[in-house]
Amino acid sequence: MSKRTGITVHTIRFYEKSGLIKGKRDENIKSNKYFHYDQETVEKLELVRDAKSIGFTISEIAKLMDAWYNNKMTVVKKLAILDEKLMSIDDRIKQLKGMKKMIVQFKKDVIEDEC
Amino acid sequence: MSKRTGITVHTIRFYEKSGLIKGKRDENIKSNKYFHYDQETVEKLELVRDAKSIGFTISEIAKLMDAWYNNKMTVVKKLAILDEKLMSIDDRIKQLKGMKKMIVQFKKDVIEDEC
DNA sequence: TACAACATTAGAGTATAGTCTATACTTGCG
DNA sequence: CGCAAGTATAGACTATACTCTAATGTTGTA
Repeated sequence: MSKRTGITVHTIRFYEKSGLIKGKRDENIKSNKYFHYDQETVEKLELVRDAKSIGFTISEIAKLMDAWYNNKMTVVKKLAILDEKLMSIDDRIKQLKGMKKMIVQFKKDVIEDEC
Repeated sequence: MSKRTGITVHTIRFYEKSGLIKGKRDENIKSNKYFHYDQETVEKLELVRDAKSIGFTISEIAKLMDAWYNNKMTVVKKLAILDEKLMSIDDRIKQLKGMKKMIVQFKKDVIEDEC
C-alpha cells in the first residue's frame, strides 16, 4: 500500500505525475509494474506536506525538491529561499491584521447603522 | 462602461451569474438589453472586493449580501458573523506563526547539515 | 484455481475564481 | 451611412490541487 503516509493513492499518483516524487520499479520483478517507494520518498512526502502548510505551491515544491535533493543549491541559496518565505509569511500576517482592523471598523458601522 | 470600478466586464458578468449583483434593465429603452448598474451596485462591488480581501468566498459573500441587504439578519447576527471571521483570522495568524517556527527550525537543519 | 484485494494507467470530474472567445446586436461619432 | 467601440450571451479555457472512475493487470489466501 502506497498510502502508509496517510496520503491517498490518488494524491500520491498525482504527486508522481507532477514530478514531486518518483517511485522506482523493482528491476528484479518483471511480472508487475508496481512502484516501490523507499524511505526517502516517505520523507519527501512529509516534506511536501510541511512545505504545503508553509505555503509553497506544488510546482514550487517540485522545483525546490529537485534543487534540494540534487545538491544544485548552495546552503546560502537554501537559506535565502527560506528567508524569503519567512518574509512572505510576515506580509501575510500583516495583511491579516489589516483585515482584522477592517472587520472591527465594519462592526462599528453595523452598530452605528442601528442607532 | 460597466467597469468603472476597475473590475473587468468579465468579472462583473461572472459576479452577476453568481448572484452577487444584479443589474436592472431599463424598461424604457426597449432597443437594447444593456444592464444598468446603480450606485448601490457599485457599493456592492466594493463590498465584494473588501469581503474577498477579508477572506470570504464568493458564495459566502452571495449569501451574506442577500441577508444583509434584505434585512434578513439582525444586528446581533451580523456582529456574530463578523466575530466569527475575526476568530478565523486569528487562527490563520496562529497557523502562520507556527509555519514561521517550522521554517526557522528548517533553517537550523540546513545549517547543521552543512557542518 | 477462484477470488478478493490490491496496483497501474489514462483520463474525467470537482471546486474556486475568474478570464477569454465567438457571435451578434447597439450606440455614438464623423 | 459607415464603422469603431461598447454590450450581451453562452460557453470554452486557465490554474491549483486534488479526487474519482474505468479498464486492466497482479498478488495473496482459502
